[in-house]
Formats: sequence, structure tokens, C-alpha cells
Amino acid sequence: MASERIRPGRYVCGIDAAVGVIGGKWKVLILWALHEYPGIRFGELRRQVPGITVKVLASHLHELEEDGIVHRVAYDEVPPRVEYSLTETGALLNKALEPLGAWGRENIMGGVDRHPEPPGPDAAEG
Amino acid sequence: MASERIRPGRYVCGIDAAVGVIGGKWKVLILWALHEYPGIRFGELRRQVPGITVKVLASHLHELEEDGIVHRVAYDEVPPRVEYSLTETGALLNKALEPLGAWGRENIMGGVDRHPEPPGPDAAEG
DNA sequence: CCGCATCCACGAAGATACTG
DNA sequence: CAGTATCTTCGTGGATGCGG
Repeated sequence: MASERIRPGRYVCGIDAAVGVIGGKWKVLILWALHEYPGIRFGELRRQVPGITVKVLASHLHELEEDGIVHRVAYDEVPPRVEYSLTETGALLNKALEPLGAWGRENIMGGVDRHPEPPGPDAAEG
Repeated sequence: MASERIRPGRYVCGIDAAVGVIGGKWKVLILWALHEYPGIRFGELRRQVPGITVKVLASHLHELEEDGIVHRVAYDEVPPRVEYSLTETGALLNKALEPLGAWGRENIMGGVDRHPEPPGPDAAEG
């Protein structure tokens, strides 16, 4: 068993399972940031998900890592450096979320989106 | 404004918006039952979503109705009869959820599913 | 039969201080 | 920089009783 969220009998269907894994207030935003900026560091990720607290970001990253969505690489340096990215499963999840995102844009947000175009990798690090 | 969940500035992207509308513990199960049994009555719907309480089912139905996902028809009879079904938007939402359901089945549930047919009968007839 | 109102329990999320 | 620990707050969901 990978985690508490992934165990037999918890879900009745795939949608239920997916929502159980990415549900909550922040996970999809983390996922999106991870997709936009592969190898993003903790502090930068925090800035990319405005409003999230350190504790919540850390715990959600742990959960996503447990669930095989997120890959974590810690470098043994001073100052410490940790990079996060999507696993293959995580990338597939993001792809599976695309139709849902399109639905949300069209039916909830009236076709508007606050981040129409990714700024590009050069905006990731300063 | 349709509801508190649908207002400008609440979401940063379509996925976020969609999860905001269908998030929580029960909404996707309600959605699925509504898809399987169009025109289902309250009591029957309650049986189709095992474990849900009356209060939660009622409030979630109201939210889904506010958000334009669910259509509610009350017949002025004794005893009272109320039927629920998906709106067109709700049906589209269910369709948009299909890839997510497939992802969940394959990556979380190990390909198993507790109910034979995923939402979307016309998905199989293409 | 349908559904709301009230009160209560629990987990998730926020703020802050602290460690390696 | 990258987190952990703790306390508090808040929202969601659960149980029960009442009204149309």
C-alpha cells in the first residue's frame, strides 16, 4: 500500500479515487506549478502557489510523493536544495485533468483563465 | 452570480474551478448516480450513495443545482415527489471526468472498479 | 415522502516559532 | 534554504428532531 489514500475499498470508482488523491484546496495548483516548472524548488514552489502555508505545502508534497505523483530530489548541499517534479504517473494525471480544466474554464469561469500562457522556463529561477 | 462557488477571482484555472465545484467527499458519487438514474428521487438517490446523510445529500444537491449541474423537478403531490437529473452542463462535466476516472482506475485502483460502467454510456458507443 | 434546522465531532488549514 | 512542531481556527460532515 502506497499510502492511506491508496488502499482497497476506499473508493468506488476511478473518479472517486482520483478526487481522493488530488482533492483538497491546493493539490491541483501544486500539480500545475510542478508541470509548468519541472525541478522547481520548495521556496519557488511556495511562491508559485500564492497563499499556501509552509506546513500545508510540505504535507501535500509528502502525500503526493507517497501517492507516486511527485518526485523529490534532495541535494546534500549547504544551503540545502530540494527539487520537485512530476512522475510519469503525475504527468498522466495532469493530462487526464485537461478536459476537466476545459470544462471548468468554459462552464465556470466563462472562458477566462488567469494563466492563459506559461511564462516559460526562464521565469522559473532568478 | 450563480453561487458562492462561482464568482470571479475564486479560481486561478479551470481545473481549480472544476475541483471547487465537484470537490468534497460526495459530489462525484452523486453525479455518477444522477448519470446512471436520470430523474432519480431523493430517497432512491440516498440509497444509491451509501453512507451519505440526508443533510449532506440535500445541501450538495442544492449546491449542484446552484452551479447548474443538477436539474430539480418538484411535483406538487401528496406524498411529495422530487426528481433530480443532470443538466447539459452536468452531462458535459461527467464526460470531462472520464479521463480522470480512467487515470484513477489504472493508477490508483489497479484497474479494478466497483461498478461495472463508468459514467458516459455514449463513450462506449462511438 | 422530502427536506430543513440545530447542535456536535473531526480533520484540514493557518500562524508562529524553531531546527538542521 | 527546507522543512518540522505546536496551537488555534475554520469548514465539512454526522446525528437527531421538526415542518410541509
